[in-house]
Amino acid sequence: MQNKQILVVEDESAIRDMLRFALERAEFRLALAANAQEARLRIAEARPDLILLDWMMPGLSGVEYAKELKNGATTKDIPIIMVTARAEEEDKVRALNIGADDYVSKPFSFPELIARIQAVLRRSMPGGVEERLAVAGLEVDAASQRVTARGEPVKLGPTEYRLLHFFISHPERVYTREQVLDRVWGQNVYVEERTVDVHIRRLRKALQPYGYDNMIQTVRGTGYRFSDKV
Amino acid sequence: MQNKQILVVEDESAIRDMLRFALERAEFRLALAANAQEARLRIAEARPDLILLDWMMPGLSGVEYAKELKNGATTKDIPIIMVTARAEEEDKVRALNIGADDYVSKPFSFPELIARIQAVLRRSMPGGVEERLAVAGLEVDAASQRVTARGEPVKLGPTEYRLLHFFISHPERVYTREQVLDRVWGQNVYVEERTVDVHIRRLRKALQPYGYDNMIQTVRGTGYRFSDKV
DNA sequence: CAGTTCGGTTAAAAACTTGTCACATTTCTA
DNA sequence: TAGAAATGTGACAAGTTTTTAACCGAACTG
Repeated sequence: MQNKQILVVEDESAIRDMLRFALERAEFRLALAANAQEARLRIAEARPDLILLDWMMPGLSGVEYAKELKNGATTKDIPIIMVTARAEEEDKVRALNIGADDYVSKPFSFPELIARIQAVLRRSMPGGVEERLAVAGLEVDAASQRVTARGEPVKLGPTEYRLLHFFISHPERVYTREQVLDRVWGQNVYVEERTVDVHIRRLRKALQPYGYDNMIQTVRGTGYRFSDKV
Repeated sequence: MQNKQILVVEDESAIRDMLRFALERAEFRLALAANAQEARLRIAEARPDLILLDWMMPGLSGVEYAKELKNGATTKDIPIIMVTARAEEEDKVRALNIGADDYVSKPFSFPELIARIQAVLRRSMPGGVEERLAVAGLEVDAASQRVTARGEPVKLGPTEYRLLHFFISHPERVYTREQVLDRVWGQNVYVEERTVDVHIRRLRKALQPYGYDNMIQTVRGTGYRFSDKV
């Protein structure tokens, strides 16, 4: 599985489904939004690695929303690929001027789309968001993809890493297993909800030697919460 | 294979292809960009040894971009050769005034181009940044292109050397195989991703006698990372 | 031009991940 | 407090990724 998450912002459900199909085949994790408003929520929750943004949308248009994204401190580094029905050069220039990273016009071939996504991801990664999340001596560094507990490196599997990364990015907030699956595994990936429990367990176990295991708290009847307060 | 990487910044794809052909034949590693914006990304990613810059480009022109480069702290030392359609003396003077290192006008012969590139590289090299990278007793000296482990010379093949040089220049950061290929082998070189693994293996083997082999760490599911922390 | 080094590829072996299950333990509620 | 519900735990089998060794042709070296 690719470990990149892509947020698709597209109002037409037919196209959304098509994109979903293509991106899933290419093994991206994905998140879907029908409009800018939904997209905002998704971004706040899951931090997508790339946004596929429809040029025209009811409400806040894709262009306007792209501007908003590129102005936001936390969102300006998320690469954007604009998707449009019109294949006009003018639009392309406009898209790039706003700060979009690439531009595809419908109809596009899936391989082309995937190739462009890969290219943008490749490009944006090294200079990418220098994330360094730390809570009470527990540090998650996105660049090195490493977790350290009071300076000591903690050994985690890929899923454990993503799980911790997700939780430490959203402290003090309860998530249901379903939500965790959506955010960490990707939407519409079918795995048992109990799988979350097992991975939580593994993560806790890995953090135990450093005394950080109780930061992932069980909220009985709901799900889990990350917090440094006991 | 030459181990110099050249960044070609040129909007016309025909000329870009021509240059690619010529430079690849001359065995340079190369990176391509269609405009200044792309070029910025490429420079951030791969640190080219020389930039071939088109005089006229849509958006930020070659001239303006050259200025930008020569003002940037990290980029001011990368030599620039301006490429232009007009063979006017005036332009040449202007180019050199900006800080470009040389100037070729279309149409140019490939041998001439190559010769100029070689000349500029030769010139810029000795005065170039005397790189001496060292981490925890492992030292890579760019000038002599030699690696020493606690003073002991380490025998490495050219590719192993470049690989180590790349990794030691970017510690604490994960790179995918694809990124490593782009940056160590050069873009648009087609080799299997597994090749990276094999060379990593060879490098580790060479470093093993000195106990430095575990500095190149596997990040399962992603790629590799260089780090002195275990 | 013979021997050596070098680089890319391949395939099999080894190492590690991961989803799920079955059972244990805890917590809640009637 | 008994029983139900929710969560924790260890083990496993399948799948995936990485390591390793071996091969081969091309490029170098003497």
